[in-house]
Amino acid sequence: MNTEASSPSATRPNLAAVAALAGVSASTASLAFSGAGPVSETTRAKVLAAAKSLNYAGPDPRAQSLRRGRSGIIGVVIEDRLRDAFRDPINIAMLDGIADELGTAGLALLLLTETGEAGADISLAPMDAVILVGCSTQLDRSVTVFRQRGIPVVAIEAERMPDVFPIDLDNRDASARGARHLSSLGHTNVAIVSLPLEESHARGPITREREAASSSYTATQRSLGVRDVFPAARGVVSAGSFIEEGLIAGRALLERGDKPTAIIAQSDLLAVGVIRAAEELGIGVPAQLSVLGFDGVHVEGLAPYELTTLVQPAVEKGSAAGRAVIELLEGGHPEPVAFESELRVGNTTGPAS
Amino acid sequence: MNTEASSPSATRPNLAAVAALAGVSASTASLAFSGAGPVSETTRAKVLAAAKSLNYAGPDPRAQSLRRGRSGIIGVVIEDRLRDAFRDPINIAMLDGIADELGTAGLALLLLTETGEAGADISLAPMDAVILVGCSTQLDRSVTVFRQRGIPVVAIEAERMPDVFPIDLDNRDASARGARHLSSLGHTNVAIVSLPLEESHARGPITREREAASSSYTATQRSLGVRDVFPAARGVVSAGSFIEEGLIAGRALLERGDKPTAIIAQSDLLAVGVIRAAEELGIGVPAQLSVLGFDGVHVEGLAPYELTTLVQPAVEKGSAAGRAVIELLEGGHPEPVAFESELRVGNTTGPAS
DNA sequence: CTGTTAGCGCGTTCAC
DNA sequence: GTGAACGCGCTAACAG
Repeated sequence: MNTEASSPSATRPNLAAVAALAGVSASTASLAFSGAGPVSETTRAKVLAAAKSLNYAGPDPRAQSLRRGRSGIIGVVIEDRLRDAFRDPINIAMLDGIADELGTAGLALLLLTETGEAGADISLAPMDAVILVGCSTQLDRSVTVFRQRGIPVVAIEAERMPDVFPIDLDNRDASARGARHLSSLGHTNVAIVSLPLEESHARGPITREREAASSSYTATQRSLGVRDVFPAARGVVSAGSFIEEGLIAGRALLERGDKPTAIIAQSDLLAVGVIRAAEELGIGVPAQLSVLGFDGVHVEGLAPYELTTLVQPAVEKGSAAGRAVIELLEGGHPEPVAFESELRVGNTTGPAS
Repeated sequence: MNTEASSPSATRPNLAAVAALAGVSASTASLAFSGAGPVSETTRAKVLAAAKSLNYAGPDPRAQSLRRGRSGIIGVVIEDRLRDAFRDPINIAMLDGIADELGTAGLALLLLTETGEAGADISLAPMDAVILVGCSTQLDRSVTVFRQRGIPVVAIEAERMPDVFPIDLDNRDASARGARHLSSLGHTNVAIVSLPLEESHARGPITREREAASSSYTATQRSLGVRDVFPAARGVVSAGSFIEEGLIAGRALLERGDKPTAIIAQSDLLAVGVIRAAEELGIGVPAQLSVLGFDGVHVEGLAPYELTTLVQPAVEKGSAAGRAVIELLEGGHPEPVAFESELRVGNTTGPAS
């Protein structure tokens, strides 16, 4: 491997060098490249020729960033490890929405995770704005830094914070709607399978203490929505939005004596796991157990089931975040955005037995 | 939303301002922040106090980038749209390997796609190095730019290019090994389901012309490996590594008169689709049709099948790329890396009928 | 249309 | 330990 330049001169050419060779001033050369100002064709040609002969690849983005005060980079902060976050298609859909919008605007997407010492890095990168997705309140400190720097922050499904632009989802209302669907089918003994509540992703029963200390806004809101209808609903916390976790949680709820007649899972993947657990234990769905999901993603191999779930507009959530970032960068004051989920009734919920 | 500073002064504080308030020189203040040089505790405290009172959030990353000639940002170029690329778990695994290694080194990951005009952006971001993953030769132009800039380029599974550090996978050998497995089972009528060959992701039969013009190194190599064993193997090209595409391709191959007794899919997702197609058509797997995959990822809902496939070390591929980038940035000259896949025999391949 | 003049905000020599 | 000066590479103002 020869990464170094093969030319004898060790230093890379800069705009000044190109300008000198072309016999023009640096600012003229700059204009020739950016095309931002009036430059004669002949001058531009001279500059480009000089650039080619010096092997100059164009203005240095780092210097441009400093001078313009913009790097063209938008940070996207994901809570989990990548491999965890991307295992749930809902996150990919959202990210796709973001990427689409940013790409169109010529902005690049910096993928950041909220892991440990990365908290240091998080404020170290030259970003113009930040999108927090489903992030914990752990980020308070980082948000403070962004605010000080004057970097706009957009948060998807997060607690309201001052100077943080919100993209909301009706997690609570939608969950309540789903719960009412079950209620109308006659269910009263309902259990919840919750998304992780803490950064530790610990499993176990949902308790008041854990809920109070929860750092997951989405999980908490969805539980609250269920309790609006079933105040006494109990539940377990999963270690992540995976099918296997739903399986584990489902077993925990269905192997005991006081079996629920309906389980409300906080994601489709969890719901699928719950269905697997029921199959395993010989419990018929929906005859003996109704299962409700959340998200409305397509899960492979679920046939012949068609999951009853709350369909959320994931891609739109992402693109709304992207648009908000762009508008904020342009100095605009966009209106907060709130999305609604829709109950889609499949064949995994039925009358209470 | 109030993104602007609430303080009366419109300009953000800089290091000089902090230094002035603390009554020290700018260089001393710089050292106080970076901790790179000897500064007395009292001086540092003064500087930090001044910073706090001015609401100074620390050195500007953009200026640091320029001064140090490093931005701490590594570009990762993905061929497809995000939503396509991340639909295949193999890509997520690899990305996770990359992110892990970069994160540990304090580097951030800039996600770039190869779509249309993004080609312009691709060289515009302040990156220290680039990782190309499974990218087409379309990138030649960009690679040229990177080379001129002296930006190290690492390519995962790409054609060899000068000054591009390769991370290879034994696509051809592994495919040949898989083909021999089928050959040893007595198969002679074998068909291929290929990954997309062109950027257009067009479906259709594999032809000499298309293969010659192919921009997908991985697809081409895997086909070549099969032909090393079955020189006459025919096949179809899919529009992406998805289950539905495997289904479409499987139908195309199995609905005609001259049915193959074995199908070699170039990814596990495609293989699963092929199995679905067989089920649909009442063709027993592996009794009447053997199916071979590639990747070794876990696919939900495949039971009772256990796919015969070539298991590749995806995460390791990613982390190797990360490590290579880091070493190159440190001026090192790492050895090229090549990974091997392993044939894992499941129950989707059997004797030719 | 082009040149001149100033910085952007910081880190790094050197001296003291 | 600390300060003074310089320059990273570029671009936004103004002149002409």
